[in-house]
Amino acid sequence: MQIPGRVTVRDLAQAAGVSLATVDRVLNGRPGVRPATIAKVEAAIARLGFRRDLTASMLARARDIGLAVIIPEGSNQFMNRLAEAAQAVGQQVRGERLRLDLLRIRALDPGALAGALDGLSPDIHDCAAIIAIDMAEVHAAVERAIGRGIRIITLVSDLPHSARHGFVGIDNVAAGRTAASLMGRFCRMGKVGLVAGSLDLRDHAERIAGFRAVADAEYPRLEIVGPVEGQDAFTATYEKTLALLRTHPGLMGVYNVGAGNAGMLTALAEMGMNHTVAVIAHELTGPTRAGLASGAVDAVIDQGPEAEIRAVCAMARRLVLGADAAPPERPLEIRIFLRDNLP
Amino acid sequence: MQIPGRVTVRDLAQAAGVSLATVDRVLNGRPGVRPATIAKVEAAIARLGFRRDLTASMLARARDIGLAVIIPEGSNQFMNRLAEAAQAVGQQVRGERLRLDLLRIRALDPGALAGALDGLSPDIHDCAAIIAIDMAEVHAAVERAIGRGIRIITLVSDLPHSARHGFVGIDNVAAGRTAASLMGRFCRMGKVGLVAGSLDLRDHAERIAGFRAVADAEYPRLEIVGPVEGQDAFTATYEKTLALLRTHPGLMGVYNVGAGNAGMLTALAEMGMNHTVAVIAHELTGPTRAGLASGAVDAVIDQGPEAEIRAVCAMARRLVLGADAAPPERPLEIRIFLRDNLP
DNA sequence: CGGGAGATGATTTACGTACCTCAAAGATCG
DNA sequence: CGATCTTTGAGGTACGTAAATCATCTCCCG
Repeated sequence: MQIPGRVTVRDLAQAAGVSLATVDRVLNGRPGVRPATIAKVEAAIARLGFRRDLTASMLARARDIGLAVIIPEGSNQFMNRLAEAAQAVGQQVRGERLRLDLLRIRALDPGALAGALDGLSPDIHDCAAIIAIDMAEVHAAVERAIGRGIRIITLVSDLPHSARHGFVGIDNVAAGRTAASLMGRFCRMGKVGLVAGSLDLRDHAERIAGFRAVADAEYPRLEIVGPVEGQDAFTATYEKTLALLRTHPGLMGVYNVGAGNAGMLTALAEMGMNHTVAVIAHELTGPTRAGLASGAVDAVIDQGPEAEIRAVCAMARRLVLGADAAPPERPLEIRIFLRDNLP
Repeated sequence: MQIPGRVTVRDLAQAAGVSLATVDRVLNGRPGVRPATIAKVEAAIARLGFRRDLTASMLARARDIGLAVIIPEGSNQFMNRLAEAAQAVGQQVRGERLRLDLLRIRALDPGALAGALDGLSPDIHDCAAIIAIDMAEVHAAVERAIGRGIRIITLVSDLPHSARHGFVGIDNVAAGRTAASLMGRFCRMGKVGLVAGSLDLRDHAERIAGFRAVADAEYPRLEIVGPVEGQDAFTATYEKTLALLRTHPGLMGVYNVGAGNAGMLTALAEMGMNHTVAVIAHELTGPTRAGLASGAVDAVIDQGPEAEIRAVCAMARRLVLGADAAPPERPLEIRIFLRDNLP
């Protein structure tokens, strides 16, 4: 428990041959330091292996880090779960100088998202996490927010060709591949139906692409039918799934890449197929959890909302506090749940 | 980013009608406070919703939290991976006032473990994490360490009837059940062989019990043979697996609950069965990862060494700093990996 | 009623960084 | 060469808690 050879800003100043004030200016990117002096300080940082003490750093900040998490509201179970996770994690990180404000907006409405972003002030929020919709209106709002000095993190759904500071989410192609590997072993041959929310959603399209790639290459005896699109809504998903099941009577498996699991499961139950068809779904929510327990769902691929929110918090902290606080950000894990390993 | 209505120890003192010193005594469990006064302070804590500011708390501590992680050394891939994770996490948490010292001892040697525990001084280590061996010698050493004021956390393998302060690890019965669910779907019928390190190891025995329970109840067309015990060593596992395969020529699946995956896979390859037999193994290590990639392994159940070490760190912090720093400790997740969702 | 122990108060320092002010030194330019 | 601007130094306060010291107060006991 001895104090280790902790390198402080004082040591840094001495080693670099400059004053504390100058070290502080360099460390916090304040203006008024000659490039040559900056280099001296940075050399000393490297030489001494100086690492900013986050504990003290947080304490000294008069203000908390403000993080706005913008999540669509509505009946989408996953989004609700994500919002709950945000609430819960927000509680846990308060006291760590991070304030998480949850904002809920109209779903599937780029105008609402853009409006929410425009309403953010850098005085209140240092950082915002958004579930991106890939449209010009949103792009523009993101640029404006960044211009105001707000860091933007995309969550779940990315905005690749923007200046967003980071993305938190899973590799959806890999998720689709994983689903195919499971499906290929659950039903060796026959027709497998695909259900999606919308092919316009990047994550849904990517999952289907991944599924197709593996199924075609490794399980040629599977015949893929669909996808049908249910807009992540109960009724539409229910009806589309029902139509799919009626069109293809001998269906062996169903893979729903979207959020309308309750609709899909209701359709299956109505056809009396809910225990004979192999079902793979996304996101551990009420319906999928119940489905796993009852045997109506065989496997659930989950992206772990809580882990996602935590990753967002960590990223926000490191974006605001500076890169030296960076734990190397790794992609989020794709989690597979069966009945027996439910958390 | 405004400063929220943060409740400080000063507010507490005022609200409770006592001095700062008394609040400090109560908060840090120091002696010399009448029960009635303690109650007053605690009432004020509850009333104001006071939460100790961890940031400031850590900063004010002159000393870091010292955590010793004791891991057996040898050829056991999982233990090596756990040790690597400890190193890595140790790097990441330095700067958060937590010093993680990794100690490696002779494997499967209760004397070595007891000796390591006895060698710990509370001046150096506030807390120790051990992979328990359920023997009297270890029990006694744990009691002695606790007597000296060192908090003990069991890791991976628990010591249920001891005064250890906490356990970090997965539910091994559930892991076995999960393996059975997968195996039952991978091979509908036929013989499935079990391979273990030793049935004397609590986690191995629990996995087998879980596997048996689900297989018997839900997949009666599977016939379980084994288990054979390979002592988690290459040669013994190789030989035992080979014998198992020769004794039961039509084997459809193999579930290895232990660490000797390289030996098992070598035996399978030698018999030319490495792509026809469904293989489920534990822990994502070199051999199992390669096996997933090549198709020799179908699924890996992993307990996530890094998550385990992180959980140990979190538990150590909360044990040392006091329960008010407690994030509700949840059981570790049982992770399932296929080829396509490898991290 | 005085002694002593226990309980409590008052006050101070320290932790390492952020951030502010003011002064001084140096550079630049007309 | 003086005026102006930029760069740097010096020093301080603040953040909220830990931990220590020393003084004071209360109360029980002999």
